[in-house]
Amino acid sequence: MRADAKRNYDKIVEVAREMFREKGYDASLDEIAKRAGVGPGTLYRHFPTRENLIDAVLQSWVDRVNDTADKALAREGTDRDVLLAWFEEYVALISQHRGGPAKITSAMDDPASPIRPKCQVLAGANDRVLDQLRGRGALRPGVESVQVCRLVGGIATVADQSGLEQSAVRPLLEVVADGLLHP
Amino acid sequence: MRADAKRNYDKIVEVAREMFREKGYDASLDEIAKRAGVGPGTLYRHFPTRENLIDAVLQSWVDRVNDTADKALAREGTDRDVLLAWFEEYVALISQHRGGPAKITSAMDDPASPIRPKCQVLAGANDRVLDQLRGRGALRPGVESVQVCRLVGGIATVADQSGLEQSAVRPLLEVVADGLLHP
DNA sequence: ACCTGAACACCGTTCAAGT
DNA sequence: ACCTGAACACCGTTCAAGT
Repeated sequence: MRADAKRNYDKIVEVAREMFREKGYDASLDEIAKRAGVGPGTLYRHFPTRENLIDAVLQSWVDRVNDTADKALAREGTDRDVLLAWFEEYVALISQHRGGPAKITSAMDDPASPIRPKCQVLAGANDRVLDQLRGRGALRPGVESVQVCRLVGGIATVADQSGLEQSAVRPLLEVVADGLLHP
Repeated sequence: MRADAKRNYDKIVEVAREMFREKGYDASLDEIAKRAGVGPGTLYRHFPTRENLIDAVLQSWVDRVNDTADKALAREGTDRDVLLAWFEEYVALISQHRGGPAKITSAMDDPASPIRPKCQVLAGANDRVLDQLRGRGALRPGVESVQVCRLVGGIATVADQSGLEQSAVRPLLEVVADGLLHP
């Protein structure tokens, strides 16, 4: 990659990260190009779709996902506490930007989505946490990891779109946790 | 209302219902006006926002909501069966059009949404079903109706956005039901 | 090889001109 | 009183012309 191309690429990603934080994942690509000081054509060759740009912005995110799961695996407490703490972190991870919960949750199932590999990292992290609980006999039989991603992702999506406080999200996560753990 | 105004109004609603069925709730308003044979200005005076148009399309929907709840209240079976059957009908009611689950679920909490009154009818219907189960001592303490709307609405939203089959939705509803019913 | 920016198609919205 | 349709602002996307 030529030096000026790399400079443009990096600047676009930097500006996109800011804009997504301010306006959510549906921020105007035109304005991102403008603020990055490049023509719209430059943005489009580097990132043919919006999802390609999101993918670049999520570069360091996968590390944070794995770190968070590691901490969850080392946590002390009842099975319910461990599961709920992980759920809250799961919600936080995908709710970083407005529109994130919906985008990330639906990309998990979409083979055509450029961000799917990164979403699968989150699904894998969720898998590891559930497996530990399964090993302790804490989970009901038949609980699949992908279902948990959809349940918690659904709650995060509603919270995101309704602007719910974290205190309103917690009881929803508790219902799901109680439905997953052995009675 | 003048005769030609009423004729235009009705035609727009009729075409909108078709378009929403085909393309979902984010169908082009421009094309709706075009197919209805009116200028864009005419559509905008009758329906200043997209939600006003959706509200008109949902006119007969509230009756169907109440009928569905009545049937759920009269159903035989275990508490779990009754609750799950209602959940499946709840999902079907809000998933009629693409984008419906997200729109209806978030409008419940939004005092500024024109469709809020109609969404409240659904919330009220859900209330009645839950109250019956509460009367039988089936529900855990502290379960609020609005939380159930958010949980089931969240599942429907994910299913809508990921194009999930009904057979993939069922186990998610079961987790929520198990989390709500007495262990 | 890469960038620019004009040009295009589409969308929602407004409003002056008509009947 | 109501309708029309041109006009505008904004968006994503393409591509011929430049360096």
